[in-house]
Amino acid sequence: MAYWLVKTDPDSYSWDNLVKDKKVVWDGVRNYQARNNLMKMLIGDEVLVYESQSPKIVTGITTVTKEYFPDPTTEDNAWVAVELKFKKSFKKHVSLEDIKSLPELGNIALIRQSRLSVMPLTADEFEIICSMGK
DNA sequence: GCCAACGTTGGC
DNA sequence: GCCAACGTTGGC
Repeated sequence: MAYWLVKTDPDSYSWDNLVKDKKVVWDGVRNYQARNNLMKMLIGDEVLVYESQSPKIVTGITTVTKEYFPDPTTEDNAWVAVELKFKKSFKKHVSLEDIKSLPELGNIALIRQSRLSVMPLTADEFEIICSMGK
């Protein structure tokens, strides 16, 4: 079981949308590094969702329900999508500030590589963020 | 709204 | 194949 974090721009697709939809095809990724991460996701992996803009927060947890397939939003088969299912909303959203304040999380790509939209987390990093979010 | 960081494109 | 120019992302 692996752990991931994906970023979304709430103007285009927000956590609230996902809570209503229950499932979403995570498409539109146009960055090779991010795509390579999508391709490594396996069914059952847990994926945190982060909203950029303001406020910048991790909102909850999803699980992978479909492994990668061609991105339906483009004919270019270089790009792939996965399907994610709602699992849980955090009682307390975890802000970027909270994450930055913890030395244990100083290495995650969210901080080191702010433009990457799909990134791996270690089990420890995942657990720390979940324990802050409850 | 600005700008730094980064990825991509295209001329050489 | 290098690198300058450009576009985009995302934090502030």
